[in-house]
Amino acid sequence: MPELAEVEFYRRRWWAAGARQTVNAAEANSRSRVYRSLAREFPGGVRVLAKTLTGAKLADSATHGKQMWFVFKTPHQTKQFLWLGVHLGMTGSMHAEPVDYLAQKHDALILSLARRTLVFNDPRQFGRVRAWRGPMGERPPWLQNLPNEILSRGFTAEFVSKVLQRHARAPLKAVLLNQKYFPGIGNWMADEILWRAALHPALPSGRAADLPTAKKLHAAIQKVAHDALCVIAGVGGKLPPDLNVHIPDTWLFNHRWEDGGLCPKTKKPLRRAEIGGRTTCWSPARQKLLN
DNA sequence: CACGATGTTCCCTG
DNA sequence: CCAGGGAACATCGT
Repeated sequence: MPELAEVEFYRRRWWAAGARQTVNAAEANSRSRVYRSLAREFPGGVRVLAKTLTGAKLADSATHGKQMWFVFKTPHQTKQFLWLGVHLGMTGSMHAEPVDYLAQKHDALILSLARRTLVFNDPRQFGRVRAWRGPMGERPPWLQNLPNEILSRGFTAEFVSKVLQRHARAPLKAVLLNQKYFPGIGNWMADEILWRAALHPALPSGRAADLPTAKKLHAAIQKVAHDALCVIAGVGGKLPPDLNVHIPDTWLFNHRWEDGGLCPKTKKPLRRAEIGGRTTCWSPARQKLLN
């Protein structure tokens, strides 16, 4: 499920339940593929991770695009902190459960706190857990040299134009999904953005690289990201109880999932096809390939 | 039974 | 080396 806003939702859910709390017990299912790269990056692998988390106190957390991380203060080593990175892949989810929670089938990580149990579950195991230990002020290698977040000042229409030029022959849809440039944008957000900007998902990016068009795309990217964070993650307000939040019918979102949908703006039929390797939905009446 | 799924990475080709 | 396309990864639900 997870794109920008869903990732932030899950981070807030763990943070709301676990901020400044101590981990009494940590259970990591080492058979889960989400730990496939852990041993390479964190000496001792899953075993040492669980041991290090035990007794640690959750001190900080953040997201960047589809990545999120939690920083723990470890006891007895005042200057040492543990970074726990979580990527949710395609089916990852995070929960705050009662203390008597019983482990479920695809639980990869379970942290027992005094009043709640934090759970990371991922059936398809395309997600990933990473870890790193070091002093506060330093950062794990996998959090260095990150691209500008799409809602940051550094993310400009000029940058969008450059990216579209560089990948001139790739369809817009494929370029928007590239996390190197647009961290956090996933399949439904890309469709929502292109629909808002009235750009055809199969349009070769080079033909949208002129500054006026790049500006239009840039504005749609920021608008969709901002609105999604408010509605789905409750940013600026209360954390929603789950992801079953009401999405306005004025978005493409509610109409894109199956054949037969109607464009909320034109009321004409939507189309669905594979573009850029992913199922894509667009409004032919609004998003023209030739102009 | 077959198909597809809100993601990333690796491999191949041009 | 670069850009782009396709398969692979693993499981569940329609």
